[in-house]
Amino acid sequence: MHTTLHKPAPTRMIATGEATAILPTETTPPIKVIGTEAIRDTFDDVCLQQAINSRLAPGVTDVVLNPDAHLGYGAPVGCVMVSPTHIYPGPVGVDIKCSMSLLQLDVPADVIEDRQTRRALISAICQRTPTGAGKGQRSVKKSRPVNRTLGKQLVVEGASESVCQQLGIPVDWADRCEDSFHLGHDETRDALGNRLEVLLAQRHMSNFSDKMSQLGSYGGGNHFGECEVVHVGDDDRSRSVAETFGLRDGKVAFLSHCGSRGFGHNLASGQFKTLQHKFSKWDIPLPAGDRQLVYAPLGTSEADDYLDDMALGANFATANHLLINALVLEAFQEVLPGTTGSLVYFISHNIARKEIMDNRPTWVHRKGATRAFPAGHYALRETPFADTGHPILLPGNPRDGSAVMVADAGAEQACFSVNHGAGRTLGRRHANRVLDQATIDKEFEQHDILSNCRFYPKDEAPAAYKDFEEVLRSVKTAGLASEVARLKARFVIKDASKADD
DNA sequence: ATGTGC
Repeated sequence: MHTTLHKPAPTRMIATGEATAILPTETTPPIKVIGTEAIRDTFDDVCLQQAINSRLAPGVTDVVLNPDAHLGYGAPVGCVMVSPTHIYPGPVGVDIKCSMSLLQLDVPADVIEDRQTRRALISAICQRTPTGAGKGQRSVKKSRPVNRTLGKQLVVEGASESVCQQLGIPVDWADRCEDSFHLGHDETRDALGNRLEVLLAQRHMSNFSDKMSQLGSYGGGNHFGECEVVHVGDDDRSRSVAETFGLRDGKVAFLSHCGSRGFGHNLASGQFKTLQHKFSKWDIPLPAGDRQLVYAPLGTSEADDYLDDMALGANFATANHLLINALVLEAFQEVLPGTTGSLVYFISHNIARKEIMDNRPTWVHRKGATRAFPAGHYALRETPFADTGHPILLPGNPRDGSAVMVADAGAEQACFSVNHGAGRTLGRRHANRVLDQATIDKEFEQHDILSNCRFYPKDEAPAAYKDFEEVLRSVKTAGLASEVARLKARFVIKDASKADD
């Protein structure tokens, strides 16, 4: 919204393959675009202008626009921005370490065919993992209290052994995380403890204890929990990779999407304000005139503070996701005694990570983009996924399903990243105006997908998102990743507070 | 995304 169009509408993209293109700019190397022609037609001018602004911003060496790209804060949602020298809070986003996680259960699909069973599961899950803005813990409070002391520990340590034990999270789930913890700017834990004390003295952090009590909650917007049936692809590679991932064909799994809740929002918005104020006070030119693209050069105290805040928020998001998965498993066990479950993976799409690219360390900002390291990548050496690549969790929509993918060698051309889902095609306001409630709810009924919402939010309806098949086709055709399994929705947990009145 | 809009 704040992005200004300095130039006339961006020049047209030039196709370099069936699902790849470049977006030329006047003064820098071209931006890489992933998407078939049909997908490239979905990018509006402001989204493309944000990509160009990001590419021209100081210290940026690479930008990739993914098929799910749409308007974001400074940079498009659905892009990768790389810089060895500068950190950009906007292109991480307001929901620090917003992520996906997938819990594989040993429940055969036919056990949840019965609608009463699914209703009981919805109820048991909603009791434990609330949705909606500001909603903290409900019954969770009794079994998993998060007091100030534990809160301070978990934002500094992430999913450490001690934190997991106190929260009732299986300790070995930490091995199934893209990152189970985040360190401070100097790669120590102490830096985070010190930064936290500074933050706690500030007025906008006076609600710290309240924010900690939100642990184990989904929030609103596009966040969700979804019960799935796993359909592993019937080729040899899919079957073999699925086994390494711990996916079980024909069984139930649970997919979650949420982030760092109010705590991460406080940290991110605090950083936007601080940096925007400094740019203004010191009269530093804004990249493309866009205050959403304020940055900090690495090595400055401003960059140190941002990296520490990002890590604190990321640690909260990590503990939040793992606790949600533990609570979902507990809910299944209440309804279906004896159920066991294991975490397939937990992976973010809103984070900046230090990675080695072209033999040098650089900061990869993934803004609505998912890390995609293929088999043999150096960073997977010590993980269960060294020989396959790690799981990539891609939410589509309840009607058309979601996908588990694995990176191919071609992911390197996209800075080892893929999209993070389908991507919006209708803005929220537009969707609420043009979509019909009865049609949406009837469609869920036709597909026998239950929900905790009496009326499914219109701005979250499948029709508000891009064609998932075309998005997946883009990723596959560009050679970035291959499909391992499809997830078919059986019920959905969403924030119903806006639609359900 | 967000005790939801500067």
